[in-house]
Amino acid sequence: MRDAVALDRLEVWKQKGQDLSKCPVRHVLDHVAAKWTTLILMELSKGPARFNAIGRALPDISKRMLTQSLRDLERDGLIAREVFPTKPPSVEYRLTEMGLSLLGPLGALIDWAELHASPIAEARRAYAAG
Amino acid sequence: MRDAVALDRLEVWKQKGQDLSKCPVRHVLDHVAAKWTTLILMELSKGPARFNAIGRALPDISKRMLTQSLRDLERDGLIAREVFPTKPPSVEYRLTEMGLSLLGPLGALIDWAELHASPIAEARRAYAAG
DNA sequence: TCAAATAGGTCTCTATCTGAGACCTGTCAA
DNA sequence: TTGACAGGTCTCAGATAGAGACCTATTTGA
Repeated sequence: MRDAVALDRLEVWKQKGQDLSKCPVRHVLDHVAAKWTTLILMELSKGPARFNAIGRALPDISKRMLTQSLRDLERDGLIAREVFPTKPPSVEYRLTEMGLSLLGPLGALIDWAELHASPIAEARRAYAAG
Repeated sequence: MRDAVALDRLEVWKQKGQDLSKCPVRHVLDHVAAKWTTLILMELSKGPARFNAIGRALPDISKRMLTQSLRDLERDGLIAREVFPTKPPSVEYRLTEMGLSLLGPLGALIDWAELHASPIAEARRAYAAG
């Protein structure tokens, strides 16, 4: 059922003569899916956090990418950025309503990923073996 | 609930002293996130299809990326590749059980994306406006 | 009093990845 | 014999990601 629905959307879009590369769903997926945004959202699902705290939670993200990913998420309204006039000033990031609403579907995906991690690892071994 | 669960996984993983960058969940997400794999899976959700048919359905994918994405998906056991000895030989790709099982969570994400496409577009406009 | 740390970034450089498109092998139809 | 289709591979230029030095300002510690 759901598959058919997902599918039809692509078809409907195409039949509208739209440029598939500008499909909004694709656009959204592109960066919901982007390498770091999922991890950042997961981290913020615990509660608001500051720049360096997020950085520490995700030790292998560079500051550059952290900044960029946070800006992306902010621009799309998934997280909010607030500056506090402490000295030195601190900046807090938190999920918006919309960001929060993404955790459900994202969680389902993570569940799937965890459930299938070992079959996938196995498939890779088999593939590598020939 | 689910958020706490999703979160804890990251924590648990970290506390095991594992290299976060090798976390299997992350690995799986990485290519759910990959630019084309989601679209290919959606296309194959209709039924098995051949190389060029997939290419036609996704007009702005280059052959190079199509080949590469298909190999990735095959290697991880999400799709299967079968060569038929027609002349010229034809190659059919289809979802495996595991690939099929991913459509559910993926569909949820797509539903979300479609539902929030316009709020996101609005957020972007607002952000751009200053 | 000098050094280091914290906070939140920016800048530059390099390595990797992507996309466009030419090319290849083989068979068939016109 | 020329072109079309099938399913790719190859090369090259341009875009993108990651590492890490650097920046401003304030506070802490030695």
